[in-house]
Formats: sequence, C-alpha cells, structure tokens
Amino acid sequence: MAEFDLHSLRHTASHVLAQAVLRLYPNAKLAIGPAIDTGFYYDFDVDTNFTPEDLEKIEAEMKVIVRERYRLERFELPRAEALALMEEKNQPYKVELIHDLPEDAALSFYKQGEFVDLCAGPHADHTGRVKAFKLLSATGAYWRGDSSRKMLQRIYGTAFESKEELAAHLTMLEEAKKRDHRKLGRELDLFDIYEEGPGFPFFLPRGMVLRNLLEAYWREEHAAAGYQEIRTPIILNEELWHRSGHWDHYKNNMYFTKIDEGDFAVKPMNCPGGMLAFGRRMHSYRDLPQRIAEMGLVHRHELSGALHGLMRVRCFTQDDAHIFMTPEQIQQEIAGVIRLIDRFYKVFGFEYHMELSTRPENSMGTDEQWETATDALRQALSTLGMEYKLNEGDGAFYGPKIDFHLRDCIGRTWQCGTLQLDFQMPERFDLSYVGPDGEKHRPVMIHRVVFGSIERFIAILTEHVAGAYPLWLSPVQIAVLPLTDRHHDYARGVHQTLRDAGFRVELDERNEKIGFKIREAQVQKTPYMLVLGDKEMEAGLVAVRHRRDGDLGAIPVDELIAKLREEVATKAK
RNA sequence: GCUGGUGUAGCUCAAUCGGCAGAGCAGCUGAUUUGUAAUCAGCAGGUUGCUGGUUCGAUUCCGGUCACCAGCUCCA
Repeated sequence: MAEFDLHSLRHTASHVLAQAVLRLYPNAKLAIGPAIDTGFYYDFDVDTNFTPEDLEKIEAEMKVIVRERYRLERFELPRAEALALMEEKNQPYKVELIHDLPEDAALSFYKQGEFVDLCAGPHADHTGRVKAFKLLSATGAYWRGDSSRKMLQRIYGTAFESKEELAAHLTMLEEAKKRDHRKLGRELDLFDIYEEGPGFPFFLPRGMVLRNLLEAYWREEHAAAGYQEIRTPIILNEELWHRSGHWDHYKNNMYFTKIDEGDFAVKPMNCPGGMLAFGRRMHSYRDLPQRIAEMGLVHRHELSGALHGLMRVRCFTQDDAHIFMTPEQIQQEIAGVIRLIDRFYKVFGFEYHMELSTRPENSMGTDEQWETATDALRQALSTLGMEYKLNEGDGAFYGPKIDFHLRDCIGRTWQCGTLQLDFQMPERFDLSYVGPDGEKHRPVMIHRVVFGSIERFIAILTEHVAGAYPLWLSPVQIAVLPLTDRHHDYARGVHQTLRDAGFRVELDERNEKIGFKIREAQVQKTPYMLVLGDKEMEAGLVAVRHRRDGDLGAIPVDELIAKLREEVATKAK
C-alpha cells in the first residue's frame, strides 16, 4: 500500500494531469511535475499554448482517469533500459534527466494504466484518490529554470483530500485578493503607481504618515543599538562603480546619466557611498565596530515582467547599514543583527524563515575569503540555534548572505531583511583601521537591512493586517462623528483636545446620517470612532466605537486618551 | 525580458452578429438634522490605453506599441 498523505496525493494528481494531457495531446513532451506547498504543477512541451478552454478539457479528462481508478505501480529499471524506455516513448526531457542522475542511482518509474513516468514517488495507491482537485492556471516556465533554454507550458493545479477542503482553499484565495496591498493602497489613499511611472510608486499623504512612523521607529531602535545615520548622494560618477565592482557585476540593472560631459550612474546600492564616508579619515581599533546606517534611495532597472505593486519596484528605499569591524567582532555583530531583525518582525507579528546563500558563479574574491565568510554566517546561526534553508550559489557577488523571508496574502514569500558579509568592498576601497600594534589593518564589513525596503515592508504589512494597521501606525487613529449641527461645537472641542494630546484625528462634520459616517470610517479601517450627540454633550463624555469590537460605551475624553496612549506605547496589534 | 491573459468614467463593471457607449459607487448642487456599516432628488463625468489597418461604419476584426495581471527568470 502506497503512502497516502497530502503530498503524495498532489504528486499523483500531477501524474493524472500528465496522463490526461498525453491522451489529448499525444505529441506532448513531459518535463517535470512535482507537488508544491499549495498544490502541484506539470511542465509540458507542446506545439500550441494551453488556453483556459483547454484546461477545462484537460480537467474533464482527468476526472475520467480518476474514475478509472488505476493502481500506481512502482518499478525500477537499470539505466540502459530506463533510457531505452524513455526514448521509445519519445520523451527527450526524461532522457536528459536520466543522463544527469548519478550512475548508480536507482531509476524508479510509476505506471498507471497506459501512462508511465520517471518518478521517485511516493504516490497515492490509485488514481481514484484524486477526488478533490482543480486546475488553476497555465503559464510559461523555462526548462530547468534556465531563461536561455526553451520555455515550456506549465499547468498549475491544487488538490485536497476532501471537496470541502478544496472549496475552503479556493474561498481563501478569493478572500486573500481583498487584502492585496495594491487594492488597499488605492482604497485607503496610501500609495499608487501610474502608467507614467512603471515601477516608480507614489506615496500619498496617508501613506507618508505610515511611512514616516515606520522610519521614526526604525531610527529610535537603531540609535539605541549603536547605529549612526548618514545620507549619501543618489548620483555618483561612473568611476566609483568600476571601483566597487558594480560595473562588472550589476551594470545591466543600473541607470546612467551625463553631467557636464562626465559619465555618472544612479546608485543601485548604497555601499560605495558608505565606503567613501568611512574612508574619509583614519580609524582606531578602539572605534570599532562602527555601525553606519542610511535610509538609502536606490534605483534598479528590474525586468518589466517582474514588477509587482510595492513588492517589486524600480526605485525604493533600503534601511541600509554598513558595519565596519575587526575579524574578532564578526560573530558578535552578526548575532546582534539577527536579534535586531527578529525583534523588529515580532513587533509586527510576522512569521519569517531564513535562508543562507553561498558563493554564486560570477563573484569577486578568493575561495578562502568566501569560506571564512560563509563559515562565520553558518556559525552565528548555529550559535543562536536558528533553523535555515540553504541556497547554494545564491549569494551576492561580493559575499554570502542570510536572507529573511516574509509571506504575502496568498502565501508567496518575499525577501525582506538580509545580512551580507563582505571582505571585498573594504579591499576595493582600501579601507583600514590602526590596530593596537600601530599597524594598518583591513576591516571586515557587514551590509544589512531590516525592513529590506520600506516599500516592500509596507506592502507585506498592509496584507498582513488587511489594511487595519495597529493604532500606533494608523494614518488616522480617531474619527470624531457629531450627530447633527448642534453637536459641532462640542465635537470641535473633543477634536482639538485629542489633537493636542498628540493623536491623528479627523472630524466629520458632513451633513450625513451617523450610520453613513460610521460606515465610511469602518471602510477606511479607522481604529476608533467617537459618536457625539445630546447624551454625550450633556454628560461631557464620548461614545467610543472600535473598528473591530464595536460600541464600547461612553467615557470621559481623559480616560480615552489614557487608554489610547497605552495602546500606542505598547504597539498593541 | 519570456509565455499566456486583460485594458470602457476617479473606482467596480455592462454594451446581442461590426450600427447613436450605459449603470452603481465616488464627485458637484439642493432638500433632509439624523443614535452605531450606505437618506432622497438633480447635475456633471468618455477621442473605449495609444497607434496604424480592414470597413459605408470599429469598444467590437487584424497589426504594432504601452501598461497592468498570473507564472518563469531575477531580486530588497
């Protein structure tokens, strides 16, 4: 009896998909078809592209296969026979896969009815198990993820053990779309992107309030953690980018400009500016580590197809910092950064995962430097007892890195925080400090960001809270809602008192019914609404309504101020 | 950049086979003075993304282009 868990079920669903495609398109070449976190996919090389109507036909054929309840039979073949079988079936991608497997690898196949696929398994015991499934989309995907190779047709689907779970999942996806930061950004007047500036977002007044509050919190925490702040220019001459290595490794993503016949570049990263700032004078070992932060505006020419709301833009602000230190201080500084990032994310209630990325193909530096740097990161992670995923060959061109990934509303993960160890830049910029021996030494450097980019962080945060930001971050914290004209004077007094107490308050004096005013404040996700009528005016109270908890009753303004100050101070979620 | 899809009023969406481009919300004006998620009426709002072609006639069909959406690649 085959194992029967969700992963196996989805994997079997992908085989059923491939079987159905082969029945309808006998010339289709099969690539790979795994189960993934949210379902499954299969990649095909076919003459024509799949349309939504094709998906319906394929789905119908899959249902037939499910009804036919084929047993999944596993068998193994020696390499030569495995190759012969796949060649006979005219499956060149499978042949390539077999060639790339180790000589001594066991080559297992799964057979269901007339369909046979090279596959490690495991699978459900028969195709009848795939009762609750749905094909979701057809898209392009490069063979082996390599953009220089052929683009195949990928069909995505999902499968669950019951129809109820499938329906719940599909409903969840629909609900998640309502939390999309692009939609909320427009609805809540926070930010927007226009056709006139693809990838270049506009922040509107309310979005700026949120952004400024995040930056203020960031400055507070970084000052406390021993960081100093600088600001470096957005445009610097081209020679600098040759020196930093960006010309050789990052030119394709950079914007260039001319000034008085000289060649200049718009910065895609803040490090070279940071290097110049550090290198302007001599440093003593006594002054290290130096933690130099910069809210740096960078521009990168991302591919048009990669742009995505605030998540992926062409100009963004990194909450950057460069830490210059002695080799002995590496461990302590790495740990300090990881703890800082962890504390930040917890304030917002984020779950995250970490990835360690090692040396990429096109990189600077010696093997030894890379080994030392990578070991330092690995060791810091294990000392802190942190779990992480390994990404071979995914580091920056100047050093290995630890990335922190956060989830968006439909489960995609985005890199936000990153910590990169760099032996190259200090070398290239000939940075030094004077040690206790009176000699010059080369400092080691860490690049790091916590938010990653303010834009991406705001996008993730917006989806995380569905636009209902905690009180301390809400662009408008309180809506004052007088019932009629005769309550306006009292409402203005309350409004002024709250403003004087430091809150962001709006007074709604429009000639509308209270239900309408409340609805608008609710739709805008305003945390607190104060309803003011005869009763409140006579008693000198405010009737408090919370966006989530509803009517909280009438209390004196002073009491409300104390309560909200507490909520802001504790950054309550 | 690649594969597929989509562009109609500020927003959400209609418009039969190619035949005068419409609704709700938002906006403006007026009436209404209201007790915890939408008061009523009127007015205004458009070179159907842009551009070329086919046609007596194009939102509709074809080409190009721009932007957006999903995925791939890449990445904060």
